[in-house]
Order: sequence, then C-alpha cells, then structure tokens
Amino acid sequence: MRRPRKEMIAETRAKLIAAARQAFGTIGYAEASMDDFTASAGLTRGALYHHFGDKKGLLEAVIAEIDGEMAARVNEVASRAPTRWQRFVDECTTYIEMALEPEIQRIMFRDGPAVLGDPAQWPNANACVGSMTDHLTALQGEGVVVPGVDPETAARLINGASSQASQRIANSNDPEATSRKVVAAFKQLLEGLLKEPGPQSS
Amino acid sequence: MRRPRKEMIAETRAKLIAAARQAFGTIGYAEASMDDFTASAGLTRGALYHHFGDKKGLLEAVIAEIDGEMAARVNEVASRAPTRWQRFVDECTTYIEMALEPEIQRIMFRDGPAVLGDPAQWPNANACVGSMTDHLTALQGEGVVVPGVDPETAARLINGASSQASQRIANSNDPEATSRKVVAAFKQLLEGLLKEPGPQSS
DNA sequence: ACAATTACATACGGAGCGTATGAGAACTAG
DNA sequence: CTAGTTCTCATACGCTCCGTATGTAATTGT
Repeated sequence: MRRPRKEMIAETRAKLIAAARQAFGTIGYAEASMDDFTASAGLTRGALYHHFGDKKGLLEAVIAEIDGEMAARVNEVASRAPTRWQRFVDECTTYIEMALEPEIQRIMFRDGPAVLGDPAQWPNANACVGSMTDHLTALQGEGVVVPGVDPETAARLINGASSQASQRIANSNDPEATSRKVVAAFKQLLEGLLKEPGPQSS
Repeated sequence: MRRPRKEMIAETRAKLIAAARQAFGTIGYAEASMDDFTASAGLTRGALYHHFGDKKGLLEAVIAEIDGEMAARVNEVASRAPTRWQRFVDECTTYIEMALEPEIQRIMFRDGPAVLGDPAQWPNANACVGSMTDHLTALQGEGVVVPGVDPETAARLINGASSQASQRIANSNDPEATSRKVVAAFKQLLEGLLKEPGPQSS
C-alpha cells in the first residue's frame, strides 16, 4: 500500500462527519454525546479532537458539507429555466423544498445559528445566498427588478422568508395544502421586487 | 404582614426570570450555568426546579415575558398611524427595530428555536404575528392587499424576513447605512402584497 | 533503519444537571 | 393559641459529559 495514509485520514474525517450529521440531525447538537456518535463510527473522541478541535469544529464541517450539497442542487435545478427571473424563482422554491428535510432544518436553521451565531457570518456556508445575490444583481441590470434595492440585502430577506416557509410546511399536518399556500404567498412577496407585475406563472 | 406568601413567590419567580434573562441574553442559554445565575439572584437551583421544572421551563418563561413586552410595544406604536396599511408597515418596522436588541436576537431568534423548536409552535409567544395576521386579513377585506394569499402564512414569511433584517443591521459595522438599505428592501418586498403599487412613503 | 512526526485511544479531573431528601416558615383547623 | 399540614427552597449525591494530558502504534523522511 503506497498511500493509505491520506486515504485513512479522509475516511476517518468522513466517518466522523457522517456520524455527527446523523446525530445532530436527529437528536440535535446539544443532546448528541460525543462519546456516543464517535463510537457509532467505530472511533473515540480522541479522533474528533485531533481532526476538528472540538464539537463546534465538527459542526462547522457538517454545515459546510450540507451547504455544499444544497448549493449544488440549487444551481443544477436552476440551470434549466427559460428566463433569468424564472431561474431566480426556481432557486428559491428549490431551496424551500430542500429545507423541508428535518436534518437541514435542525442543523442549518436551529442548532447551527444557536451554536455558531448569525448564519450570514459563516465563512464556509451561504453559497445559496451568493447565487441569489448574483441573479438579483443581473436582473437589476436588465431592468426586470426595481433599482434601489441592495441585491445582497434582498437575498438575505428572501432567505429568511424561505426558511420560515420551509418550517411552516414541514410542521404542518397537511403539508400538501400548506405547501401550496406558502409558495403562493412567497411568490407574491417576490413580485414586490419586479418593476412591473408580470405574467409569472408557478 | 398579611399576605407575604404569594408575594414572596412572585418575587422569587421574577428574580429568577430576570437573572436568567440576563444570563441567556449575554452568554447564551447553553453557557449559562444554573448554579451561577440562580446564585446571582440570591437563590439556588432548588428554587428553579421547584418553580419551573427545569432549565427549558425557565427559558419558556423568559420568552413569554419578552414576547409580551414586544407585543405591547408594537401595538402601542402601531396604534397611531393614519391608514391601516401604514399601521401594518409600522408594526413591521417597529418589530425590526426592537429585534436589534442583542438580548432579543440571542433569546428569541437563536437559543429559543434551538431549545424549544419552531417558534411558530410556541404556545405563549407569537403575539406579534397574531397582530400582523389580523391586519392582513382586514386589509384583504378592504381590497388593499391582493386576495388569494393566506394572511397568517404571509405574516410568518414577513416575520422571517424581519428577523433576518434585524440580524443584518445588528451585525453590520455601519448600522445606520445598513438600516436604510434593509428597510428599503423590506418595504419593497411588502409592496408585493399590495393590489396596486401605491404612494407609500417611507 | 532509525529518529521524528502523525493518528488515534486511554485516563483523569472538573463542571453541570436532575433527583432525592431535608429544614424551616407559613397557612389551617380546632 | 397550638399542633399538624403544606409549601418553599436549600443541600447532598450520583451521573453524564466535556476538555486535556498522556500514551502508543503506525508512518514518514533521510
């Protein structure tokens, strides 16, 4: 075996991240015992402290992984849309759909902010907001979106509304019906950004 | 002393809530040692467990208190406004202003959701959202707001955008300028609810 | 091949939480 | 007024969890 070293390290890190992600996403960060979920990965806390420094460091790694997955999925879905405005709206709705996952809600919206602070200041996340900001900037240049609003600011506000949208759907007892209402209201809010209310179908 | 009993109880509860609110709002829920902040109130954990069951119960009480204060303030400010739409907008902006408080951000937006779950499901909070929902319902009846959007759903989405707005302002290094940009973008989003873009000044 | 570094496990001390128990003060009945 | 009961709150104990310090085997550079 010529280079099992770096492979073993990567594997150990991946196992720890996977185990932590599972634990954080189900029972939550605070309730997740490091002894327990490192053992479930066939390791001990020694490996955790060696690679991630502490529990927060491991949470950061988990969040970075999830954020990467979300960004990839959003970009992929949005890439096939006729107009740029439609692409922007698709990104938002895809984001809402993904955020229905209990694991994402728990880690990204609840425990993450509580432990690491305002998500807007996370260095290794927020890829989705970046993409939305780019689209809004371009749409302003095209005259589709009203001038005078700061793109990143608008993207952040929309992001906040999106997460609320997802939580509302996820916690509903009739997700189907709730989803329709939420998405309708959400798109109505987005209309406020348009220079003129246009024929944007769902 | 005729009735020191119930008074003493109320005083003890108030002291515990105040001490916990101080601790939760500064160092945060997870870092706040029950031994420490009960001692700062001249008590021990015995009193805490007796009155609130556990740490979460005390957090619920703190949140109920803050929510009550916020609702009272929002209603008071919004009561003096010419039109109903203006009243609605004023409620939102007042909410954003109040939420600039670090204590509120920490307890209501970060630790609260992490410990107690989705704020939309809190039984003793959400007075603000209720008020916003009422206004939206009335505005729909008056034909100011587009029909077809569920009032409570819209209120929740707006609430999510509001909290993001506050966090963005609070974490900015130039709060004044950021505030202008954020409020402008926020009001632009609200325009999406209007049946016809009207003369709503800032 | 040997010293140095790396990757991880084990061991230890401390802090915080929840419960069980106890004591003293305040209501109540006679 | 007094004795019993109830309530409020403090104390004591065991447990779990976390962070660090230390140990050890495997790997790398030379």
